[in-house]
Amino acid sequence: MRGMTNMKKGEYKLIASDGNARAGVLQTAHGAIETPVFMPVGTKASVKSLDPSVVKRAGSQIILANTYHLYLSPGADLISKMGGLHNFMHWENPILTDSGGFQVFSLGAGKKSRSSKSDPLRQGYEGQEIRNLKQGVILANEVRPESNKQDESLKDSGQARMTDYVNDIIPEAKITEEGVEFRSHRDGSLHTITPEKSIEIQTKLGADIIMAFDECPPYPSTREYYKESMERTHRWLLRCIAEKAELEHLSSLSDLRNLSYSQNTAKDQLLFGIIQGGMFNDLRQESAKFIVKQNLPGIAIGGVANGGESRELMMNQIEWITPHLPSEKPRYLMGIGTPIDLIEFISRGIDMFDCVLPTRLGRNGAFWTVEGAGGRQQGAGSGAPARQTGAGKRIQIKNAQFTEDPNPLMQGCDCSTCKRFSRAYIHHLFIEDEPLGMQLLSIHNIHLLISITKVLRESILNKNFTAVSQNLRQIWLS
RNA sequence: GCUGGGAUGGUAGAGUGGUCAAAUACAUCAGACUGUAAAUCUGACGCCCUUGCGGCUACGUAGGUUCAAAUCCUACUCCCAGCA
Repeated sequence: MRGMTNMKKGEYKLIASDGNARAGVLQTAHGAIETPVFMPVGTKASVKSLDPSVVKRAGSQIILANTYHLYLSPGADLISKMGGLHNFMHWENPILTDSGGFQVFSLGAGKKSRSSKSDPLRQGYEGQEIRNLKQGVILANEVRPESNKQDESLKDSGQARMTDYVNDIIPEAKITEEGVEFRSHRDGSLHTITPEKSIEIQTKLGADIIMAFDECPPYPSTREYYKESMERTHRWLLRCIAEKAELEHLSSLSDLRNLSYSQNTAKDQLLFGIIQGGMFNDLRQESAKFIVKQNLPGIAIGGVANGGESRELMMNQIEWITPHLPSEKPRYLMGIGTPIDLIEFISRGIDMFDCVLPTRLGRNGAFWTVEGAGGRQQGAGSGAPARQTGAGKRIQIKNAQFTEDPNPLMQGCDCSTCKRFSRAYIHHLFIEDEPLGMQLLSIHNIHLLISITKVLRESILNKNFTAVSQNLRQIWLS
């Protein structure tokens, strides 16, 4: 891969397209990526439960890691000292780091669905006041154990309820123009991440693709909030770009470090901007135009699946945006998806995807397959509706119906799990909490998404994308 | 054989007169999960009924006391510990 020397780093080559679907190659410091591509998520420098070599064998060309988590632990300096992320985790292929912007949402503002008008986010935000209140409550709780002999009843009364209440409404993160102030989910310590800081951390981590620091508003939010947030994200992007230029300049000045071959410096990294704008057409278009104007090596679309969005809404958002995107830049839809998502969005011109689902579902006992839940014994149990549609679906391997199912997870799948193990065996592993079960399902799920991208890529090259994608769509649309 | 302790829902184990169909955990059966605070979370879990401050059957067995018993009394069965 590294051999594609005819391409410059950061160059994206659109090789073929069929309808809106595109097949291309993106050159990074650690080799080329063939798109469309699915990128497994390895937040803390590990695709959970999987040895990198296994991730590679499942077909992964590139994986993700997260700035926020690695900044908190073990720290960007340490990873840099260890030779950068690639060396640290022994993944010699491309890596993309997310900026930590999403955590503002997932750990803070978007923690609860925000529908009530007591939502601080929607009303100008009195975060500090609430935080003080919260600290007071926490303090009270901490003191209690020593003196709890005297009044047990206190626990069930007002105080506990107050804690719940405050936990419920307080955003853990406070967003300002400067950046985001938040509490570590690990130890509660206070931190601030700014666009500059995010880029600095990502440079130390040394991924091949780094992401702009953005804000990802919860869904649904008001138009006003989406707009405000989007505009702030745009301003943050300019600061990210400036910071990156600064770091590139610095790194080119200093030959001080004897960087190992695979350790990236600032100028090796490709910065992607992120389109926001939420569920509003005009905002999405406005954001798209703004991001495109920055002429970055790649364009990402964020905030598409933050809550209960219907697939239709997600598709709408993409359709609003893509007409504004240049064909010569890779397009990355952040946080998506499922098999049907990949099919639909590749059809709509997306090149890159990442999603925690294949690994999270895998760890939690679910897998994707094109087969009905059939097995041998149909509907053995009580009412098992046996919702068989023939279409692809997500299935729980722990379900009793798989106890004696000798079949692979998915007939004809050539992942290392399906080639060797039965549903009955994996069912057993899950029932007995054997970690191998999580690994086997994660491998299958990752492999499945990747193989969908490969099949579609192939069909784009062969100009029969419509037929192939339509076929897949029928299989996976449930 | 004697003495003492004990028998509770699939399992372990709370509960010692009413608010107990019975805490809790595990097991079981399902569901959820989309830029990972997730090997997590949620629900069901005696039987019946769509529901419910619903009906029925339940705390070793059989009787009894009481308005009311898993909880008190009697006998029996079995288990455990110590002593013979």
